[in-house]
Amino acid sequence: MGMDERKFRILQAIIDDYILTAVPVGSRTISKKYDMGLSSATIRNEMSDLEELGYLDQPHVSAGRVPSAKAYRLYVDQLLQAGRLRTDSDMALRAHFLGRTRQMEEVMDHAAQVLSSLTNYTAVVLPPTGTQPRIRNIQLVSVSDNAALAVIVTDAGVVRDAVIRVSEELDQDALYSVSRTLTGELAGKTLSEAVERMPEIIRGMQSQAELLEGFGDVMNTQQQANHPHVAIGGTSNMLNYPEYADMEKARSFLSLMETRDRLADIIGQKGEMSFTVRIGPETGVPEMADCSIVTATYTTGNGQQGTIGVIGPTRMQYSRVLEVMNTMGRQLSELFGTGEDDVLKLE
Amino acid sequence: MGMDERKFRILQAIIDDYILTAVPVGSRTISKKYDMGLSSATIRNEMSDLEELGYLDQPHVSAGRVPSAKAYRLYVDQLLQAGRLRTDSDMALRAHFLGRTRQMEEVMDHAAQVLSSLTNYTAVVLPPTGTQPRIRNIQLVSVSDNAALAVIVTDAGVVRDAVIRVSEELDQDALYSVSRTLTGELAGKTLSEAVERMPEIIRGMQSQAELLEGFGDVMNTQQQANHPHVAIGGTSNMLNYPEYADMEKARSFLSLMETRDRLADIIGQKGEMSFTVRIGPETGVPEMADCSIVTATYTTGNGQQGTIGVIGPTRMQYSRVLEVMNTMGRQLSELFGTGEDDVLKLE
DNA sequence: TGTTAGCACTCACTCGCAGCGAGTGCTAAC
DNA sequence: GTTAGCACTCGCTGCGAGTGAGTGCTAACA
Repeated sequence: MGMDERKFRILQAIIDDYILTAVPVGSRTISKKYDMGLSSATIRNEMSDLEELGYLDQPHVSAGRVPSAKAYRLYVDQLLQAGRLRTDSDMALRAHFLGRTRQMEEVMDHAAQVLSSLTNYTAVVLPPTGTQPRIRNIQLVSVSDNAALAVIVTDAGVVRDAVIRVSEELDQDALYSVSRTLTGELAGKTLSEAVERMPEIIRGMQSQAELLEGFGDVMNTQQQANHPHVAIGGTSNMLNYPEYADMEKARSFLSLMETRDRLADIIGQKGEMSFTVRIGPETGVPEMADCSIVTATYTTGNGQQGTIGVIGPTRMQYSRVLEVMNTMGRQLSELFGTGEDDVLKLE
Repeated sequence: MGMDERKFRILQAIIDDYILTAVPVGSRTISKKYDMGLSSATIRNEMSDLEELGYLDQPHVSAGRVPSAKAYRLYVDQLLQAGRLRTDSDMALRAHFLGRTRQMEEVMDHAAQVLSSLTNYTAVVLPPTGTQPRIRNIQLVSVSDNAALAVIVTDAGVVRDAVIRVSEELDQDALYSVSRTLTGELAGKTLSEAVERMPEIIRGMQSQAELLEGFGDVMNTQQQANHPHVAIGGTSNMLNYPEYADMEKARSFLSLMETRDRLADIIGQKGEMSFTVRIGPETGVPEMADCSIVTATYTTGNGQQGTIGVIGPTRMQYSRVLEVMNTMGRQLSELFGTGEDDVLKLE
């Protein structure tokens, strides 16, 4: 007994119906709603086969069938290779982006919101990472008599800032020249390389030892801490779905959404594909046993890769989600892109 | 019939019990658990009076009594003036903060988390605002051949950054000198003042008109957008409380938490007091009809005020919350404080 | 006059049970 | 190979009795 064309069509119908209704679907429903030209009895036989093949589960004897993770897998794989992902919601997305400021984190936040409102699931956007960001410019600015703000600009366009406190009073000109020296010495280096280089620089500028040491500390914590911004949208969407009618489930899901670090790990796992779909157990996250995660990557001008993800129930509208994500991925790639001033210039 | 000492003690007992159990409390419970030396019958009479006075509600005839918003109000007012707010959880809070990086937003996020985990409610932290932040330093850094990153440092220690795109190729030295000029011209000004000043500056530096105009745009959007970071912690805590067993309520609460702008408005309303407690209807937010909001302010070195808030069910543990917030407020004031290097130096 | 014991009454909540109906698997006929 | 028919399963709904916490009232007591 194998998987023939007809079985596949029936399976597809079951998945479609289940995605829509979240109710176990019976043989009669299929034979009536999706005119297959087959009676319910025949469908029943096929369904029985499909269950044996592992594509369907039966919550209990007298209920309909529910697609298994394996079924979704098949469905999605087929979708990914065949569909070639349309991008018709392009306009909506684009419109959403017009007239917006371009601050990195705001764009990410906004993207997460758009993504979640367009899909009605939960969306996550991670900033570009990958190759270690390289320092472009360092600037020390006094904020009070004995405190300076260190601003580090990296090629990812990300700005990191931290306060340095010193005992003696700060001299504006000195800060300027130190900034200049630091930029000169460290530009092009990664944060960790810069940290290694610091002792030497301090040796060469004993007069500013305290300030420089403070700066070294800052770099060190920056490098270690490395908490990238995690943008999330539509966490409350999840509560719309009967899958999360159970409070306990909802709670554990939400609290997972709150631990950004872990979330970033989960979403950030990159495959070699531009799209990844992890279904149910494939997520490897107990709290997400009946969730699916769809991720896609976007690419910035300097080749760094960011990730966008949508989290929904396993019976999510994969085709819709993939479509929207495809579009969003492109948008972000353009926005952070190679310097073609297409999208931005529209503003 | 007035509010005498005994009535007050009984009311207090009812509130305490209800805060603990979230179950309507009956006369017997009070007479047994809190030894008042009174029989349940007497308590019943008093409770009947208290209900008439508006301090108690009765969900239905054969249930116990539940404190009304008016009762909490009384309770809290008494707490605020009498208690003088202890700060014994000081140590725990302090320990939490040690060894952390000092990036503004991270501190806020962290504060929100600590606040929520210490109270088991939802916590919100808003950055300092009030007096318009003033520009301290402006730096343009090239990020690609025809894009520059504008970094604006304000006296609030906040850094704002945005990308400027230009058509011609950027010259590093030119950027440097433009940065210098801009800093010279605009330092000490507020964003809006700076925006007004821009046309004049552009006239004086025709050679860099495009760049400067781009910068002007950035300032403009920055000034308008003005989306301060809103740190939230423990949203999922809310689901622990039977008040939110109803999915629909939970959903609307969570989705309110997601609309940061609105949330910031709600939390950010400043009274003249350092502590504000809004109970139930007093919040003015329909979604929070049975929530209370406690806010406190912290103050930065330059006199700007930030806000921290805790949101919980009306029957929240006010004394605990006020205590924790008192401590947290001080911590933050110190941290962003007048330059005394107490807390930070510990690191 | 304030306090208390006693009692009737209310009413949400739980539990068990019958009935319903969607859905299945099997069998026999087409 | 397909389909009609039928017996069977079993979760879900609704209903009615029983339970118990809690009240208000009255009458007795200090």
